[in-house]
Amino acid sequence: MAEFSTTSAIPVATIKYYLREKLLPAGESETANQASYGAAHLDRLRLIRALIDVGRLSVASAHSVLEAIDSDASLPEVFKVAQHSVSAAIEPGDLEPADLASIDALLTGWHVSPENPGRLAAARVLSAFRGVGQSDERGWYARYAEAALLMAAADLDEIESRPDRAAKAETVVVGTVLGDALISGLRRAAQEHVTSQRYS
Amino acid sequence: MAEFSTTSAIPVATIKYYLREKLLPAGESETANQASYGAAHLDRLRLIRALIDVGRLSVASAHSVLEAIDSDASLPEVFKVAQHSVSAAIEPGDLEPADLASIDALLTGWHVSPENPGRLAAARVLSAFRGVGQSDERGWYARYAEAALLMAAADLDEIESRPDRAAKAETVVVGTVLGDALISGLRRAAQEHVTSQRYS
DNA sequence: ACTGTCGGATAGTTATACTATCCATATGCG
DNA sequence: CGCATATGGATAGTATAACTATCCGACAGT
Repeated sequence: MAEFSTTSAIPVATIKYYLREKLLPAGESETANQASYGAAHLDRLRLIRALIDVGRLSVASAHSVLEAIDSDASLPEVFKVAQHSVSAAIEPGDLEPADLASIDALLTGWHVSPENPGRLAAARVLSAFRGVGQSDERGWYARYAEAALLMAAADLDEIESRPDRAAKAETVVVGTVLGDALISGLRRAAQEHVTSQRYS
Repeated sequence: MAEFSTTSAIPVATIKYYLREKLLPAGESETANQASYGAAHLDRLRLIRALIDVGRLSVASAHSVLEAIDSDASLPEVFKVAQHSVSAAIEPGDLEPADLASIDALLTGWHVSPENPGRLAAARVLSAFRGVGQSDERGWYARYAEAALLMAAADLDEIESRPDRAAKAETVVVGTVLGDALISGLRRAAQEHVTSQRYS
C-alpha cells in the first residue's frame, strides 16, 4: 500500500478512506496483512480523482457512478446515474409551472422525459434569470440549446465508437462528468476570443 | 428587516450574515434602530441567491462578482472577475506542458491569453481524460470548441444589447455564472433526446 | 525476539454556510 | 412615563463534507 500511495501521489489515509467508502475495491490479499494493488487499482484511483477533482463530484456521487460502471446496467441506465451525479436534486414541485413551460417550449421537438435532471436544472436556471429581471428577447436560450445539441451528438458518436459495454459505460460517465468541465472552460476561452475579435 | 425577510423568504439570520459578508449593502437607516430595505435590496438578494444556489458560487466568490458589478471596472475586467469566480484556481505550473499544448492546438486561431481561467481549466480536463486513458480520435474536443464558440457569440450579442454599463456588467456576471448551469442542463436534455432519436 | 507494515476502527481537523443567542439601544404605543 | 418590540453588532454554535491522524492487534521478514 505504501508503494501504491507513492506511485499515485495520494496519501495512505485517503486511500483507506476511499476503500472504506467503497470507491476502490480492496487489494489482492497476498497474505493476511499484505495486499497488492495493480494497474487496475491505479486506473480506478485516477478515475476517482478525475471525477472528484476535475468533475467536482462528491464522494457519494462518485461512488454511485462507479457502481453503475461496474454493474451490468444498460447504457441508458448508466446515463441516468451519470446525469443525476452532476445535477442538483430538484423536484418538479419546487419549480413554477411557467418555467417548466418555458424550457418545454425551448425544447420543442425534443424527446425528453419530464423527470430528466437536465430539463429540471434548466427550468431552475430560467427561473433564476426571471428572478434577476433578465428576459430572453434575442433567442439566447435557443442558441444555447443549439450548442447543447451539437455536444450531445458528439457525445453519442464518441460512445458508439467504444468497443464493448464496459468501455461504453466508462465513456458515458467520463463524458458526462468531465464534459461539463470541458465546455465550461472552452466557453470562457471562447468568450475572451470573441470579445477581442469584436473589439480589437 | 422582518418584512424584508418574509417577502424574500430568507431568514433574518441569513440576511444578517450576508450583510456582515458585505454581499448586501446596509438598509437605509431611518432612525438609529430602524432600517428600510427597498426594491433594490430585494433585487440584490435575489441575485445573490441565484449566484449561490443556481450558479453554485461560494459566498466569497459571490462577493467578488458583486463588487465588480458595483465598481466602475471596465467590462473586460468584470468578465475576468466573473470567469475567476466560476473557475477553480489553477496555476499553469500545475499542468503538464503537453496538456497546455493540446488545448492551444485545439484553440488555433483563437485569441486567448495564457492565463485565461478557461484555457487552464480545459487543459486540466484534457489531462484528466489522458489520465483515464481516453483519447480524442474523432474530434470530440473540436466539436465542443465549436459549441463553445456559438455560446460565446450569443453571450456577447446579449451583453451588447443592454442599455448601459451597469446593465451590461450584470449581464456579464449573470450570463457567465448561470450560463454554465444552463448549458449543463440543456446538454443533459439533449443527450436524452439524441439517444432516443438514434435508438428509437 | 524484534521491527515494521498491514487492515480496520475511531477520532480529530478544516472549511463553508449558515443559524441561534445575547445585548444595549431606541422607538412608539398606551 | 414605561415597557414590549425591533434593530445592528458581536459572538458562538451547528451541520456537512472530505479528508487526516492515531491507535491497535496481527503477522512477516531478519
